Amino acid sequence: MTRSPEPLQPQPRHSGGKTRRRGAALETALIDAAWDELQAAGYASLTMEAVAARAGTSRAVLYRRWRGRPELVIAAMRRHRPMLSGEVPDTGSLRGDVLALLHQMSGRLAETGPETVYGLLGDYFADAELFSRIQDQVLQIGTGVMATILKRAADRGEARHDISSMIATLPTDLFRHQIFLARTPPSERVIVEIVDDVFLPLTRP
Amino acid sequence: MTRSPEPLQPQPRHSGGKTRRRGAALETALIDAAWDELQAAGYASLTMEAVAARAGTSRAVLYRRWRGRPELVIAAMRRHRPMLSGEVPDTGSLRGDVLALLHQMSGRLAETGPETVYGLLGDYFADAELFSRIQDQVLQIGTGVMATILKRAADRGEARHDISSMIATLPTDLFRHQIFLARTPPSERVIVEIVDDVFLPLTRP
DNA sequence: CTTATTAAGATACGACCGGATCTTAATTAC
DNA sequence: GTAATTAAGATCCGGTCGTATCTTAATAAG
Repeated sequence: MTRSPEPLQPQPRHSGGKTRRRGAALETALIDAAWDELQAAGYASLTMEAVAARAGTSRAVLYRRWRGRPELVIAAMRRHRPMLSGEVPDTGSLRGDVLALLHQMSGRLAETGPETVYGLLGDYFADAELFSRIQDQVLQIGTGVMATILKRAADRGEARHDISSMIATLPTDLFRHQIFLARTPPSERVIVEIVDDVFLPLTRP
Repeated sequence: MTRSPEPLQPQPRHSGGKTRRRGAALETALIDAAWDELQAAGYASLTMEAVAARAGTSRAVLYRRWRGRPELVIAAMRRHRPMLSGEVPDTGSLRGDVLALLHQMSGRLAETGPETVYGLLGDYFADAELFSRIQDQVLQIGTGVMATILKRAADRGEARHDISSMIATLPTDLFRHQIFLARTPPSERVIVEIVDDVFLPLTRP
């Protein structure tokens, strides 16, 4: 006891007096704190400091697990949102499938909260290292699903078989571009226009 | 002299001993310092502190003129780059014009330096207020030029007259989307693909 | 059970932010 | 020329960042 002669130490911040959480229990608490802080403050105002305080610990503990705010928030979102992405629309028509896909993306954005999405985008653009680590993930979002949809459409005779990947990803790319540039999900009118006036004419046999 | 009993005051940072720059002269010095710092450190490492130090003044002087880093850097770029945007390509064919336009954009990006562009993008995404202040500017980049190009093409009989604005901005939008997502200017192959496989088929009479 | 290892949590560091205050040059008004 | 106004530049503030260090619980190893 060379450092603290004061009898009243500065109140250990975590609830249980002198318990010290570890491993999964601690990690869950941290992620929950991040999630709560995200709801309470929003992405822009979310600080590592605030999350640590909410979890009753210090920043160092956060930095031992995540590189920074964006990774922490993404971890929180992964935990608190099932991320039910898997479902490929199958409405029976190419037009219906693509529209459904875009609506799906629209819903996803709305759920996540645009403010969080743009905040994350900001952090990702600012850091090349960070960006490259999710580049593939985001870039491929359209590809797989559209391949399936187009395959089925081609088998039904609705589309050619030799659709280039650029055309295949047109709907999702244009959708994303709208989000980037307008900072708001595309309106229903724009979605329909993407599909009817741009995409479908380029895919017909 | 109640505050500094030390005889050696901390070396007034601006060169001329006790001259105090003002107005345009000062502003030029600040902008030059920002530009130099941008070249020396790059956007990501450019701090207001460093620019102020380089200009031999303090941050407060910078904040009196610009809201923050992005506006300061943009001011520096405006000063040090003629921004010769005006020229609308006129090659005699729709295909040539659009290709020229995309190459122009490609060159612009290269000149500015991708690192700076992505850094700016990061700051803009992070701040809704900031974003909305340049939204129109960036959003409209394609529109005007493409309108002119398409008008001429339609008069030559190369394109329909009733091209929707979404199709009109397809090339620039897809180009931008590539930049956003790949964090690198589109290859020549991609540019040609945008024009030949996507844009031109949608514009023919 | 005792000892060694791990890592939680506290604390301190230097950097930068954005703003505020204060003194004092530089400028303008009279 | 003198006085009033403006704003440059220095300094300080509280906040956050990311890192490093230290103590000491919690766990694992023997």
